[in-house]
Amino acid sequence: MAKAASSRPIESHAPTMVDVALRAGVSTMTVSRALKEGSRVSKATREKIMAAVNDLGYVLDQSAGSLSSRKTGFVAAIVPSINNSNFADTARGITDELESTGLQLLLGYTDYTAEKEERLIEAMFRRRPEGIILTGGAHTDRARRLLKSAGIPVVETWELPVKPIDQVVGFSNEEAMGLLVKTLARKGYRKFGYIGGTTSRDTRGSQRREGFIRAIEELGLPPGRLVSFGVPPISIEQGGQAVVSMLERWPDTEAVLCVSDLSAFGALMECKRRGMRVPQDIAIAGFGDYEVAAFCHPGITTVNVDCYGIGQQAARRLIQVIRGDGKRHGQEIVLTGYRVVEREST
Amino acid sequence: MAKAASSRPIESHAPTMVDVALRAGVSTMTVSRALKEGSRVSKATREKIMAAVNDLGYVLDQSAGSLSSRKTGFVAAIVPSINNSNFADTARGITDELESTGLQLLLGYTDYTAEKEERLIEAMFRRRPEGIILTGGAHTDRARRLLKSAGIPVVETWELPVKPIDQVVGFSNEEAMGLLVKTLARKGYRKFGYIGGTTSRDTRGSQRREGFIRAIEELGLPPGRLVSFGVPPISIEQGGQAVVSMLERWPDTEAVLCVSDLSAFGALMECKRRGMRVPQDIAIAGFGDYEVAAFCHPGITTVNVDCYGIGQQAARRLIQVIRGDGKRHGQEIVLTGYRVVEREST
DNA sequence: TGTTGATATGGTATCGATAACATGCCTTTG
DNA sequence: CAAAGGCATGTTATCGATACCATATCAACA
Repeated sequence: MAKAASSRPIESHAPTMVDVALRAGVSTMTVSRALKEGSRVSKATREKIMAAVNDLGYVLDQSAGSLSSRKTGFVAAIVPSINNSNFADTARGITDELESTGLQLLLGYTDYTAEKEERLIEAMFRRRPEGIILTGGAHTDRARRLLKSAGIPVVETWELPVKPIDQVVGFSNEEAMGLLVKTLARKGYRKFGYIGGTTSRDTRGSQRREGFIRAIEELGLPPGRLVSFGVPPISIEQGGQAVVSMLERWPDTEAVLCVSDLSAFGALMECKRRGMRVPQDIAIAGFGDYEVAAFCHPGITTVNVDCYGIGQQAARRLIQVIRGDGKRHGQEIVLTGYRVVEREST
Repeated sequence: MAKAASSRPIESHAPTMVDVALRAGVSTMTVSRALKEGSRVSKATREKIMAAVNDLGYVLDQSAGSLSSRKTGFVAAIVPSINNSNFADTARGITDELESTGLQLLLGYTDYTAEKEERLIEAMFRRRPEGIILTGGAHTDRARRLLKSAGIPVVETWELPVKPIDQVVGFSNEEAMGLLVKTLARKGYRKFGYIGGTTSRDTRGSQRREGFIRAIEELGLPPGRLVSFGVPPISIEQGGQAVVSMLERWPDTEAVLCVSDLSAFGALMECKRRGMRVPQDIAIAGFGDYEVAAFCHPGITTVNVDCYGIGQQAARRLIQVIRGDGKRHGQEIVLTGYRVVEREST
């Protein structure tokens, strides 16, 4: 046999809708309809088409489709880090909510910097998402401009931005931390310390610190002791180091509040390693209600935030606008709940 | 003024490359070149174009671009869950490695089921990714067919599949767990227990269990005690419940190995809550070297896996093929390292 | 039986960018 | 000084699907 002399091309292209249409003996338009839910195609035709699709191993090309339909089916979401279980939960809430809608998630991480967020927003806008979910309300000027002029719904989450761009699904980190302080003050603690990161990169962290300071003031307690340690997000290890530095400077601290449960867990383990009794010698509390806080020993008092629900509701808002329930497309603000969870560490 | 009689449309469309070209007084082709790195456009022209881009707030439309260039710039990655820090680390390794290449990540979760993986693969293939990274080697038949006929590089990770599809970046979970058993046996432990999930959904978990059983056999130790508890991924809480059931049935168990550090941590905390001394009364070890294992008290002996590196290397392999370094596009297998990390819990 | 309307399907233009080739100008060089 | 070649830019034809409108078919009904 003459080598490669066959009339069939050596490497055939991936099949397109035209191939399917030819094989099924219909037009591409009918194939397109057959592959889209809720379009009217006769049963016989649909079966012929599906057979052709299977034979050829055809997979729809959405890039091409979205060019003509002007709908990409993408939703963008930007979180500070996916290696933080709180945000991973939010991402999952979004994904789960999108699943039934056929919308697909484009996920990106900012590493807690507004510059990276700006770059990400631009990179994602090149894909023409139909909506975007952001974490927090701090954006560069250019990012704000991009977001406002994109003509798509924007949801800011996890905070209550002073100047919301569009919709908001979040809570006041300041108030939440304040509530934690008040809860502990009611138990009799008076000398409070706070452990957080060094910079203002993590805006939620800064807001929690503000909430801490303000609550202490309002209660007329001795000024809080603040330890800043490490670049956010502050890790378990850094939580341990921070509590050491706190105890060196203010050995009589009665209760230490941490910007997140991870640092609280680090602080707790460090105290135990040093033979201190928690909460008798020192009380420790965190923020975020990570799984580890519930099951470590002693359990860590913390503030539970509805991470998953934030993602779910943010996605829901987007879907409503995108799928055009015609509803108010105004600046809507959804408050998500939080609650103090008291455990043995305080 | 006659209402809406102005010649300017009420809502102008988002600007396209044509708008930019008109404003800059060049052709769209020149705009396209100016916006793409490494294309030759005179400095003056480029500046004119950039000015127009800024004035109009133009953002390139990659969907359209990829249709004609036949390069989407997407890479797909599928992990069991993003709420597991090991896989989140892998995802980050991928993202970081892709960052400088202009490739964008499409991330999906299978929730540890092959069916969902199949659906995800198809959904992602509609976006015509230039490569795909999978977790594990267990796929449905249809998924295998899709993967093989897609004509793009495929990297399977985190395991050493018996029948690799294309490239592999991973390690033997069986051997790794075996090494852990041997390390502990050398310290004198003889009555071993194993805690894992109930089903075979988590293939890596099953492989670890196999490795456990085989190592015990090879060492001629008394048969291992196996407790299966909960649907994978098994949580901190379930680890605690599992160890209780282990101790009820086999109170004399000397060392408990867990499918992951999360369950090990749960087991550890439960034991401490019951006043048991670890490792004197019972030794506990995990798998994965999560941050919590290093900083809890006592620290948990575990197997460190290069999660981040797996992602990084998988992405690197893809990039090499996609960006066409012409290298061997054969079935390449990259073994990633692991090591037992001994801590106070054993 | 002719008309109406519902249903199924096809034809054509187009979405917004880029590949490939074409053109024109300017510099280099024997 | 003519030929050759490099560089910047323009022209045209797609990429693969879908919107939109046209057409064909058939049943129902007056």
